[in-house]
Amino acid sequence: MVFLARDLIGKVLHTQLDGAHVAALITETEAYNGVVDKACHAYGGRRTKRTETMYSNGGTSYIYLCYGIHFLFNVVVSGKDDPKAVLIRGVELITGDDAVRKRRKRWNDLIGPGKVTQGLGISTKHDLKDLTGDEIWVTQHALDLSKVSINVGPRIGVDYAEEDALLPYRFWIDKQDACILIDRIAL
DNA sequence: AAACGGATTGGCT
DNA sequence: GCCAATCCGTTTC
Repeated sequence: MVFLARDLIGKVLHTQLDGAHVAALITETEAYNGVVDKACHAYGGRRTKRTETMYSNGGTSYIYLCYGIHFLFNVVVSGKDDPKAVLIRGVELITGDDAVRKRRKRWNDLIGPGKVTQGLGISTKHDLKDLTGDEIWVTQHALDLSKVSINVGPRIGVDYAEEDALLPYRFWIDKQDACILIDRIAL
């Protein structure tokens, strides 16, 4: 299911919250590969109030509070009782500048998982939502990704995961490629 | 019951 | 580069 993290690059994340529509191209993701992944909250089959969401069906939002300060937004992938998720670590804004400006001082920088949720207005209120809903959803566009290079590397901030810390589960494109793709999208 | 540390960020040195 | 902010699951006493 790791490939699904790569697949989410170039798709568009939307929110319709606080009366404003924001759309942003997904430019950076990380895979969290379920019960066998030491970096995953559900490693070893852990089930808590927080991680229970990851055991839902694919296409559900998994949002939790990190460091007591930041909300992190994930897409649950795979099936029920198979707790795998993809963290959205970075986006490039397409529309909704005004709404993002109200939420963030540095509105034009949404690279970083906490910045993504702050800019798009996502919080734990939106945990366990179906991502085909009308508050948060993802769209796919007929983009030719063959000319952009998708980078691969180890995940950020998971040093505690021992050998799994080095797995190549992070995917990203650079800003230049993101802008090229955005130019080709007609929302 | 209390301590510890984390899928982070922004501000200051 | 360092550090504080601050909630919650896990570990340890």
